[in-house]
Amino acid sequence: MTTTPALLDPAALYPALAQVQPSLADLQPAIAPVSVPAGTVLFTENTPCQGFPLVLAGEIKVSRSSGDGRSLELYRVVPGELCLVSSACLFRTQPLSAHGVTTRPSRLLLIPPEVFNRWLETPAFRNEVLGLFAERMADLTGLIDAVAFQRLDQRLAAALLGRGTHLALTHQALADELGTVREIVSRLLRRFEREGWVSLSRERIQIADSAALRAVAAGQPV
Amino acid sequence: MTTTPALLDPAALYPALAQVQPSLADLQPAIAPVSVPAGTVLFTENTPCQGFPLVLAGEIKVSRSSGDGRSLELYRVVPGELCLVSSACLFRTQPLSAHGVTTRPSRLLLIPPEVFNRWLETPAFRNEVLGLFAERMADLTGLIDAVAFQRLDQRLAAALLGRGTHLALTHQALADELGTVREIVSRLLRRFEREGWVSLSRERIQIADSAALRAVAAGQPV
DNA sequence: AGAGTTGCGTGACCCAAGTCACAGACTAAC
DNA sequence: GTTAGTCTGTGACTTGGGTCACGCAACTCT
Repeated sequence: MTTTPALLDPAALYPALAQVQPSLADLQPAIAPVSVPAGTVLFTENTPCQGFPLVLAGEIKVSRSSGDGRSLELYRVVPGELCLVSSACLFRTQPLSAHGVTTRPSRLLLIPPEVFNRWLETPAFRNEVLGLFAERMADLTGLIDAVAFQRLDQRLAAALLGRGTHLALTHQALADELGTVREIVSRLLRRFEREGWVSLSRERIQIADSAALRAVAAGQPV
Repeated sequence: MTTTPALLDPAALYPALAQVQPSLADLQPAIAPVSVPAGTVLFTENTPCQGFPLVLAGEIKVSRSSGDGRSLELYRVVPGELCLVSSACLFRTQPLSAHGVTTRPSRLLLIPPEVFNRWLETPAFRNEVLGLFAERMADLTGLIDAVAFQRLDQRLAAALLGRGTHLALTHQALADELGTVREIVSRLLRRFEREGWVSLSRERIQIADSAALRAVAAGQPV
């Protein structure tokens, strides 16, 4: 997949950026987009972040780990968004306890706090940021709900949907996304396969009956 | 408990409010604090909220319910804070899916969106709001962690701490806070009692050994 | 004092999920 | 090819937590 020029023009992704002062162009040499490969660790539990990362292309996966081997994905930051967990530690000095990793080659713009604060003077930008915060909060409360009240088969079914019919990922990756362990994911997927909803092979999951999966995700007995 | 005058002066609680334009005094008759009794439902999954509620006195409990009887507390809003879940639906038009109830007689200031947006022009106020968002996000990720990775006895022990030594609440209330059911809370409390960490009577829990509880909460084998 | 209501304790039982331990299957590296 | 590493399937077992069904104690309301 090639990134179109539009996707790399910050203003196209963040309309609010067109209005901010000082403008992106003014700051240009100082604040240039950086490209990083997939799997780059952008921040962790220990290393605080330097600035507000705007995602121009690619994707950041933000997750949290338990003491032992498990981890749970909190959300993903896609182009047009900015990573708020890391931002959070800039508003309040808190040890943010999550880590962020790019899931694919990505292009980011790192905004230093002073600039970010200036930009917040612009109502459009401000609204954008507050809107993102609101959206994230909704995401997180949704996740809390899922973890607290839903069974794993429901959550797994939900996790499989909306990514096309042909997913290329390992069971371990799914386990890390859901906050469980590999065996459970394997077992459930196997069950899904026996029901005829998916078909499995190494690092490959094909969705065969997305309607059924949606039903399971919704908690309806199939 | 009587509320001191200081607690009822908005500017004392929200230093940033002293600087906003139009000032609180200017808006006075229109935006007056309202007093509500304990147990008032401020917003629910269905009824969107009218404005940004600043808490002057009292406490709002924000929680989320599962389809069946269970519910789980997301966080509490205390004086000096403003309720962000409800705010969230004003930034993005989302059906916020949580409900807020006062846990005691409270005094609130309901800020209409237009006024709130004007106030955001003030850097101090803006920082305050963003800081609160950041703090909430941290709270929520902490809760996710707890629900996903901690056992109930740990969470219960944690829930008992930091409220004095003499709590007056029902097991059901604790269950709703933790997202579980009454029987489980009863069982665990009984165990805590047998260990000599608490003593129980009707609607009454006395902390006897907070150190032990802290250890349990931290997940250390006692 | 009797009757209804609310809160608590408890045992039997069930089930989703996690743990452990392996074995095979596929892939990449040499 | 052989070998080593990764990914997957699975069975046996444990366990935390939820469900059901009670009975009883403690308040409260007339």
